[in-house]
Amino acid sequence: MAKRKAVSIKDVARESNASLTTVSLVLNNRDGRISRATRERVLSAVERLGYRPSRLAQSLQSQRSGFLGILVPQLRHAFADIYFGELISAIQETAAENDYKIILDVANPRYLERNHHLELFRRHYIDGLLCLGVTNNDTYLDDFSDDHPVIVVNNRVAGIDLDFVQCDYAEAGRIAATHLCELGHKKIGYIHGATEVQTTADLRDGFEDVLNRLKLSLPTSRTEDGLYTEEGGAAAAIALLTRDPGITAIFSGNDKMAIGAISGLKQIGKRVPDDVSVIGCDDIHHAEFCDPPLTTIHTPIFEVGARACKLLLDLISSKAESVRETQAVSLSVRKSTAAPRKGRNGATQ
Amino acid sequence: MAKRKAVSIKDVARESNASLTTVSLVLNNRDGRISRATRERVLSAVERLGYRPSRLAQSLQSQRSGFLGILVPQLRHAFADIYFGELISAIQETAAENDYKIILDVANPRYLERNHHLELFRRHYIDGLLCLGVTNNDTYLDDFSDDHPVIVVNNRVAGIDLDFVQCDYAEAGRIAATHLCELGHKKIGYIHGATEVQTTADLRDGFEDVLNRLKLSLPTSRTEDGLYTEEGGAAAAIALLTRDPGITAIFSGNDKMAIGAISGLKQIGKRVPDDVSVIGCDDIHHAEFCDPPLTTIHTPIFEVGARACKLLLDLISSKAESVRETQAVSLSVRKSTAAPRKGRNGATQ
DNA sequence: CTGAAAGCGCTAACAC
DNA sequence: GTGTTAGCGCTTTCAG
Repeated sequence: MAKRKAVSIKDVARESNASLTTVSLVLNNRDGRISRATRERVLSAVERLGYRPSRLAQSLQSQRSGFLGILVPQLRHAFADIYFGELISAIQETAAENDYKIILDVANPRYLERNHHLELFRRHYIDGLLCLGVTNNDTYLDDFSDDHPVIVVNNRVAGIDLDFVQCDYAEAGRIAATHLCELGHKKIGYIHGATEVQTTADLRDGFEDVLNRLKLSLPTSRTEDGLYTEEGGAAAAIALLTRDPGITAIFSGNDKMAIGAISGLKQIGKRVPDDVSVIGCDDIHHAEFCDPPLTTIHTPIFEVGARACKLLLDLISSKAESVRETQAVSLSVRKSTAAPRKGRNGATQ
Repeated sequence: MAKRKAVSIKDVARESNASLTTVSLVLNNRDGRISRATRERVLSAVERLGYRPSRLAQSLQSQRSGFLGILVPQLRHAFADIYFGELISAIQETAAENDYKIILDVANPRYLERNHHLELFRRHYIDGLLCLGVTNNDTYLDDFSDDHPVIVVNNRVAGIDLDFVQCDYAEAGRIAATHLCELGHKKIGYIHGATEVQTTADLRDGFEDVLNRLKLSLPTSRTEDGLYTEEGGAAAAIALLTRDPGITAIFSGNDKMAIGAISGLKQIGKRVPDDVSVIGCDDIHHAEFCDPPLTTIHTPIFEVGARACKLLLDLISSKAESVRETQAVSLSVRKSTAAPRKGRNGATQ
């Protein structure tokens, strides 16, 4: 670990018999006025010394850190989640293309209590922030008022005026309902995720909207919380069919719960889709590989992440003033949905 | 976006009628010599102004960035991977506990070509680096020679002398082989991941070791590359059983491929574990929820990540000189392995 | 065409 | 007890 002392711009200046200014000018291509000879001399010294300007000093000077923050909620191993992972990948990629780097923070209670989310800006850690997995309970978001570049990714927060980029979850709900209804299902169950998430509300609204229009209802007895997890989805599906064995289809608020639901249904001897159809939402990579492959609503998560990052950069460079975008979703039909079997109790409302 | 101007230590000094030094002293608790009254005055000014020291300036001064880097290889959406996600979660958590923040970088070809991995240190972005998903082809790691705090996480690199923390994959291979042999399997297939990964070699060595000792062999005809993906695992399993229908068990180098293998086996009409047993390696969260629940080798990934981060911090603060650790693994029996059915061709070598 | 000097916000010797 | 000053490494006026 024999850390050789870092070489600074001073060393380059000395080595090339030029002044600090000249070196800086050359390195920043502000060298319209620098003679070719001097330029060469400086560049060769830079090369020889392996000099690279300190980003710390540059940032102090420019008052821009060159970092973007990603704030995720505290979950079981926050980053071991495909949904967040996909968003983070998209954000990282977009940031890197624009010479920004990404900082990762987890908003646990202690973190928020100590106002670490505010320190992110106050202490000049970052130039902009992307908030993932936000819920309507996250009142701390209010602290970002309107004087910091912050974008809520794939969500909105009711009552807080923040920029966002999201998928059209109301439409996702409508598509799911339409698909199941067109197959002929009448008694449809619904497994939702955290109700304090705004897009969860959107999804349900869209879903119920179609059901209502077709004179089918969504009684609370056909509704269960799946906690956005596989375990939760399994438990919810079992609860649903235990309470109302006539249910022939289930719409799950995300794919994880849908996969759990399929597993739960199997446990109680129900076949998918023969006895019960299951449709998810998200279209995670794994959806294609479950048994049966999951019919789901494709949400362009990666694109949303990339777009959110791009727009945040625009916000930072004042190329944009305000950002509110909603991206289209689509149906991805696989094998977990089918028409209900005739003559079964499920076919009669 | 009416960004009110940032308040600096100068403002606090003015507001509290004290000097910069005094303010700094108070804030850093080096205030043994400061009078109680002054102290109060400073603190109240800090409070009133909402002052927080700039990390940029502090870092420039202290020559420590307070950041740790995580370098991951370029994969399809690098962070949408449970394995990396788990490591990153562990690292982030440990870093946060020690007042460090995490920077995320993806080592794509362009990145490496431009020596961005070296800039990480040269330009003072980070104080230490954790490399994930490393292979023996990653010669750029050599650039970190021995003058930077770098730890390879859950791997080693053949021929490059770098610190590492890893699971005992040789033992994992031995445990898997022993489990299958004890169940009575004779013809065992093996699906491996990228062979340029050192731990893959370890795993195979351990696996073959046991097989050889029991006078069972692992001919290349019973070996397939599963590319560390589900799709690859499915294809590999199908290839394996097509070539040698006598195979009654498969060991997969990771859970993802094992899950793919199960899906592939189903496609060709094989039941798991009735016709073919499948054992994975990793024990990812999802392993419990596939159908059938996956028997696998539990590797303490989270612990490895946390430990690697802790040791990196020790390296940085010179509390440690060199780091080489190997963590124990264990068998997690679920439902995807069973004794081979009697009288089947698989039972005779 | 080039360089001296100020300043970004902070810490720490060193006075007083 | 408290303040002055230099300096961390860089960019950028402003002179020359």
